Amino acid sequence: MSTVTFLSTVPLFKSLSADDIAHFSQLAREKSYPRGSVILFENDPGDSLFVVREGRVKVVLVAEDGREVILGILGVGEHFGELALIDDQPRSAHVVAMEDSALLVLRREDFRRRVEQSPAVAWAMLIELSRRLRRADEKIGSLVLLDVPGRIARVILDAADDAGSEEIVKPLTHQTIAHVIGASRETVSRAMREFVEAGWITTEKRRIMITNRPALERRSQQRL
Amino acid sequence: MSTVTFLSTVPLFKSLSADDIAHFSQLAREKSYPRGSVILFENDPGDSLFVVREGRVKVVLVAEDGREVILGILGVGEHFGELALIDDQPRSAHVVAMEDSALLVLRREDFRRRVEQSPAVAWAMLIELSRRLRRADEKIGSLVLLDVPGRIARVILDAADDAGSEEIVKPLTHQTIAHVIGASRETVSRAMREFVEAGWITTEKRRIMITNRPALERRSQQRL
DNA sequence: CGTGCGGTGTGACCGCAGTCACTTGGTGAC
DNA sequence: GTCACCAAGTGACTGCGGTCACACCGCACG
Repeated sequence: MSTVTFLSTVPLFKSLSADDIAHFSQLAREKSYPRGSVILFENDPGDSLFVVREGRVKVVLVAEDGREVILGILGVGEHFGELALIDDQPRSAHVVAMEDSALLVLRREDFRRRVEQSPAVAWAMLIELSRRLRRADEKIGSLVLLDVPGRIARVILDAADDAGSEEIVKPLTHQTIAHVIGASRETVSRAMREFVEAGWITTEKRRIMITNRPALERRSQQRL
Repeated sequence: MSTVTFLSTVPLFKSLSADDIAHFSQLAREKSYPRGSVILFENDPGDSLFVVREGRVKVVLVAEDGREVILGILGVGEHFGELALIDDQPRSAHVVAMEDSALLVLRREDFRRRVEQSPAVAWAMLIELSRRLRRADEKIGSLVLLDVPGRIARVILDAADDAGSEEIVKPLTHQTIAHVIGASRETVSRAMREFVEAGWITTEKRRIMITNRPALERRSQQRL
């Protein structure tokens, strides 16, 4: 798969003209990162945008004592690192490869020029940032308004929506879910057992399948 | 103060040309809202952007049982409601007037046309959304990584940065702070007494003054 | 084929912060 | 003045969920 046909499947770029996409792909360089490696550090000055071509990465905040929060998990076709290009501020979080990953790298000036010259690119970017902002606000809401089982229900539903089916293909460990919702691994473990016992989901090998979506939806909307 | 000179002091518009600003001010209509009134409802379809000309508004999520989270408090010169204009999704939260307020209203099509025609406007918008996204992510981090006193310390420091001094002019009730950080009023009350007793802040009439910034900063970075 | 290691299941304990129930204090309306 | 009303202070009780400490299991790898 060449860079240009790959890019045309990426949401940010999908709506753009063949011309726009060709421009980007000329400027992109590919780099690979082994599982566990840090792609970028919080507070570093940033000067590039990344598109995930293969693998999965997590965006994380880490406290002094080592506890971490996962702000997002990005799969193939998703991108990160735009913020620093837009507002010239340092990177707001670490990004770590969850699997061996290959990323396309675009440098600041190339990206900027493109955004300034093409309203379609700027507009696509605005839409993408809006989507993230909505998600972030939703997450704040669920951290404050829902208990742990409620947050888990919501994560499962979100993941299913992403996947576009009732089955979540990408493996999620309890530890990862715990970091996403701000809870401990043990609590996630216990809560998910309850879901399984209640017949709301089934799990095998880290793959979750939803068997009672309405129940999960109810659970993700109220604190009991 | 005419609309055009007002707009030129608004961050979103500040960096724009006199021409751009004049265009916007022609399109804006002013509306006023009494304290407590709901300016827009979550899930409504949205077709306008608002700029606060006078007063203060809060952006809130509300649970079925009435508990609420404040996602943001916007004062004079700040704006809200752009998301729905950009991505055509319904409004993501309620917005309520905290004081009697006057707002400038811009309609979707006018705003869109302007963004599409002027790269400078689009760029200003991108910078603004980036700023919000960083704030939202920070907030997620503090909800998960900090205890209640830590979150309060952070809110106080943020408010002081906003005000540009060690004194926070805008009155903040304990209840409001509680909604911002996702805690109960009582807990906020107790924690703030501790801060006062420790000599980190002083308060009079809902106005907070920082007397020991380093201590607050330390407290806002680790969970004890 | 053992040996590690990453992921998971479970019990015991305990502490932060939520809830409930009052009291007290300031302020604006009449 | 005094009556509301909203904000704030405080004690008592409770519970969700974090932490610690293990046991268990499957799988990759030498």
